[in-house]
Amino acid sequence: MARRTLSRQLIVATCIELIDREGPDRFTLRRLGDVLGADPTAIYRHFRNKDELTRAVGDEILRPLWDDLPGDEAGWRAVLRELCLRLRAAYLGHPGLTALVAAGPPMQENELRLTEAMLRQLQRSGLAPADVGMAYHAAIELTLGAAAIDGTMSLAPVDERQAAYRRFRATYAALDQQQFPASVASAASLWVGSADDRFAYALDRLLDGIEHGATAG
Amino acid sequence: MARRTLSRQLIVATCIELIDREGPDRFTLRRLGDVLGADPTAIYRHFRNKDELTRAVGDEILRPLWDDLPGDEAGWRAVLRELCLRLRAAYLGHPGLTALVAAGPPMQENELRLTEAMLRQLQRSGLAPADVGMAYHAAIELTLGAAAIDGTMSLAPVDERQAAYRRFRATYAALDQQQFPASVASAASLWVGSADDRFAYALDRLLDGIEHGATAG
DNA sequence: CTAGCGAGGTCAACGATGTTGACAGCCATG
DNA sequence: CATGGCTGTCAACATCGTTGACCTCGCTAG
Repeated sequence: MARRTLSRQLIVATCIELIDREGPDRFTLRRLGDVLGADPTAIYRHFRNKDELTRAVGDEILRPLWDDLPGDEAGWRAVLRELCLRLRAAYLGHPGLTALVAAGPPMQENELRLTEAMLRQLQRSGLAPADVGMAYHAAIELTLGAAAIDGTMSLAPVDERQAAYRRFRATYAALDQQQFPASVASAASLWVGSADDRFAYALDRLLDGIEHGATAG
Repeated sequence: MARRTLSRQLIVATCIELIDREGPDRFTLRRLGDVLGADPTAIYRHFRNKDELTRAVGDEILRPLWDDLPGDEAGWRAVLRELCLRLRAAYLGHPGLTALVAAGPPMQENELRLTEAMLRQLQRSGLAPADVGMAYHAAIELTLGAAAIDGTMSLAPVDERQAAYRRFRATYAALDQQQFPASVASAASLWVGSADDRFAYALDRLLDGIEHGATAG
């Protein structure tokens, strides 16, 4: 029974479904073969190796990034902010995918579209051309970095995560007052709110700095 | 010939040496056993599993962070900046270690010291207590995120890396003008300079935003 | 002094993973 | 109808982290 139905599209879609359902640890070629109803090695007819497959999955996840994106009339900063929020959310919506974030410069379809969209907004900001590039890198590093860091935690269910945060705060509050005075003092304001809130704060401060540099520099 | 000389310290030091010399891919328990001149499974007498060992290595790398650190008289922003630069450099100095960055809140010796030092400076900044926590998370996310992203690239030797950057710029400059006008326009200012420069720019903009929020909010 | 106990090293083995090479069937093209 | 490339299948390999059984040394209790 030869299932001729395999294709890059189908494989990638199945990957996402599999990772969402069973977690990134089960993202294995053999398990993927099971779900596809095909021999695991058939995948090698469509992707050079697992790394190429993983990158294709990483790009596919960016597809919904463009739905109902605010137009330029919203202002460059608002659109750029929205793009960054969505980029991080796209990865965090499929936890475990974040591990593949670091794979070098964007070269795939949606990656290129995203780069284009971000650069477009930054060029409208009035920044010097050289600063446009730097600001792009800054926004990308913060966003992808935050996604990578938050990604591991976001594998746990919400209540468990909040319990973990509570535990961290308690641990910090209980540190030796002599040795870690600042940590004890700030314990109550560490890991508060959601990771989304914390990222939004960081992104807003970065955009503050970029915008300020644009008007004052 | 029983080599009774194994210890946590020795194992961790050997890990770092091994990773520096042969790259993160060879960071394997069997290879580590070879270098140690002991059976690989002997490591399990000192660490529960590879994950615990890896985290110990990640903490050990932070040890030189405190050498000749500028004092408080340099100003909170300068010290905080230096800490972030050093934190990223510590990981990038041992490429491949960056993969283990995301392992949740700091709980080990040097991690705790770093958190204390950063919070201490932020408390001196005049930020509201709640903002101290948020600013700490923002700085950490940017710094570790940048380390994770730059880490994969920094495995390649310098000249090869620069050649890769040149290739990226050329690729972007050669994109379809109709579809990617902003990318073509900014191609010359993407991936310019060193990753260190780009990170310093991002960090300075973030600190701009944090400081501005402190004085204006 | 010695019996024994436990920490720490060794050995063989297990299950899982990514990947490869040889083979087999389907389809389109001559 | 023949043939040659896609594509799926199968068996196998090298590695990896990890475990359980064994052994051996050095220290301490009696």
